[in-house]
Amino acid sequence: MSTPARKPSRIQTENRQRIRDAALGLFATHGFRGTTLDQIADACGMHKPNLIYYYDSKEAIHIDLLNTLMEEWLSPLGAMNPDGDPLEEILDYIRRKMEMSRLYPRESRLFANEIVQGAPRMLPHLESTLKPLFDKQCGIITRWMKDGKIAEMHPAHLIFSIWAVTQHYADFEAQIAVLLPGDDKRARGADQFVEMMFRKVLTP
Amino acid sequence: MSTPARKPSRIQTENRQRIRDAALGLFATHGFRGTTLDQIADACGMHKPNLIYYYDSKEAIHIDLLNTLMEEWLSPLGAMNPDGDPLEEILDYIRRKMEMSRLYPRESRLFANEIVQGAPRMLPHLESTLKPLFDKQCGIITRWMKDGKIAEMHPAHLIFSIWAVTQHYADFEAQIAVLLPGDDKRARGADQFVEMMFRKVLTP
DNA sequence: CAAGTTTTTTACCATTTGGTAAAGTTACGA
DNA sequence: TCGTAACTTTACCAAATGGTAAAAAACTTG
Repeated sequence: MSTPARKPSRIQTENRQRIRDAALGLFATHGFRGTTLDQIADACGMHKPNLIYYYDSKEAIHIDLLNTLMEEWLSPLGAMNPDGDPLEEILDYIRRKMEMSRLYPRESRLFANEIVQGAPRMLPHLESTLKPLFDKQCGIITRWMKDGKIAEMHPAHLIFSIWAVTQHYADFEAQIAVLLPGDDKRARGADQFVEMMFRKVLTP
Repeated sequence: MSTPARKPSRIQTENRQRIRDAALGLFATHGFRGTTLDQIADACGMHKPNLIYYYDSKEAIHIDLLNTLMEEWLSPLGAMNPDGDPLEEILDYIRRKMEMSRLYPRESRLFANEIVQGAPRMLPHLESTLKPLFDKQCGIITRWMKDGKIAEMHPAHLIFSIWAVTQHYADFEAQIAVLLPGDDKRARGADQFVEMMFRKVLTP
């Protein structure tokens, strides 16, 4: 708001991206308070004051990451098609969430950190952006159930359980790696299990 | 190891407990690095150097909490009786986990924080204590499946999904509170949903 | 290529933080 | 009740940390 919002230069775009990329990994594993500006600077090969040149503060980096994340994170939920085949729509959503857990574990953990800590910077965003979408998709699922296409159950808890199971593979990877060691087919096994599980749950 | 391990006095027992109780809540929501000794001292009405009198360092408090937690956290898993009714044994375990999520959310979040951050202080403990128990219980579950008492599936992923769903209600409470606001029967709804879900999954 | 603008670097600062030293106070057994 | 050990408080410190000032370097554009 303070700057007259000139179009960012190529260098600005690039360096902001470098900063975000470095900060994402660090915030995801050490949390906001557990990450220092020096660590971020190190991780992206820049000097600390240079970070502040691109972002007003450490918090500004964190907020930018959360905002960017929110959109990408929600898009699969919104992609459920009310006119598609109910079971396949939900299973597709689950498959996409499993894929995201595998491809973007840092994003999943950043989000987990934020929520576990009471969502200090994201609560308004959850209210204004997630809540309406969530309610809408709950409505769609309820319709599918009323029509007898899938088994009847509380749609909100269904979604919670999908989030819980899919994100667990990213967020608790350290534990899973200990308990299923050296399993190079872990991802396939997880995919198959989760699909089987929700197919059973949803089949009327 | 440094102290000759005399039996702790009443005051010692009490004050260590006070410290642990205050630190648990803070570590659970702000993480290890996000919590300061001053905050802990404040929360339990003591002075900072007094904490160090009872614990060698901030890390010592954290480690003590994790060690205490580990035992309580695992006991329900070990309580599954190989000679009981398989479906009811697993459902009982799930009910106990849901109860713990409700009664001890701080413990759940402390654990979540530690694992999300790669379990820096708990990995050895996971290897030495959790892994053997986990493998044993996977064996019991496999036997039940072979005997046709419950549906066949990968036992490890079954346990993961139980952990994921039950702990989600504690760890992501901030999000759930936004999405299911003012629902004073949320706990009952969650219990019913989870029981229904795993009953379907496990029924052959 | 010169002038101005953007970007990077060096040196620095105030505050916070984990932890210590040591004096003061309280509890407790002989 | 007296002496000692256990406990608490005050005053402090060195390192780490978020951030600033300003000069130096690099880039852009007329």
